[in-house]
Amino acid sequence: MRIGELSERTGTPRRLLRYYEEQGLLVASRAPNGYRDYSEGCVNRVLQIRGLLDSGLPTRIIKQILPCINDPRAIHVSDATPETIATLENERQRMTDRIECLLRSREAISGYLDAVRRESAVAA
Amino acid sequence: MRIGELSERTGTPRRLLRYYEEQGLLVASRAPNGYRDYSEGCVNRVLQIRGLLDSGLPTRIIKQILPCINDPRAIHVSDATPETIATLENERQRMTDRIECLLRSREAISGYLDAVRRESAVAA
DNA sequence: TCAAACCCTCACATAGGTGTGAATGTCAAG
DNA sequence: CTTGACATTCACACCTATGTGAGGGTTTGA
Repeated sequence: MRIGELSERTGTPRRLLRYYEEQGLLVASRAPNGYRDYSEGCVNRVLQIRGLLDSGLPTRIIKQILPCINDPRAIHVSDATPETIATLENERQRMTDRIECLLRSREAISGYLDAVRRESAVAA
Repeated sequence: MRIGELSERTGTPRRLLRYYEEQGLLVASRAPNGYRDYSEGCVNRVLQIRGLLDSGLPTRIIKQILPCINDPRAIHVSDATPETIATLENERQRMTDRIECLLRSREAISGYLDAVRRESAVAA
């Protein structure tokens, strides 16, 4: 598919799809006329990228994480340097921290919203 | 406590503590000489701020979320405009999305790391 | 054939969080 | 009294993700 379709299906500006490619997060083959040609799997890939970006991860890290997600069972362990492993372990820990922080905050918000609802129920 | 101590105890540059105050995330009283004077609770507050920032939330949103967390049971429902409520509900959903994205990715990383470990165990 | 819609690259601009340093004031210790 | 550590404000600079538009080529349909 071309960039316009991918853009629509993922709700992502074309500008960013090109940017993600430039950052090495996304690959697209080229049609004879130079147009980008995306595979079907790119849709989920882009959604994953956006989710991680929105969760505070920089593209540099996402680039290292994506192979773990993307390669379905076809894991190339060989090209995993100890350095990459260390990065991944470190990043997993940071994700855990983020998750816990978000869970706590979400709980707090929920508690607050419940209280508000109770109050407005009383007022009504 | 003064800014230096808070900085050390939270691992946060002074510059940022001042920035958080400027953004309305953090309040500090002032000593007669003009120095900021932080309460004990600021330590956790700063850690929470940093966690949320690292999870992709902008200060503008954190500012609205903090009262839910900070005010221990003393919830001022009265000053919660419908607009704020809507923001909070929306933001809670976004947090849920983030959490799910992070959980998925963490699972994937774990799976990958496990595979690597199995492989290196075989090679050994 | 012409217009509209799509694609390309290039490049400057913006916003938010953060780094860094200047110029200055305060305070404790030698 | 002076030095050094710590505080203040102000301001410029940076990085990264994103907005926006110029200038130009390609495809599609009237």
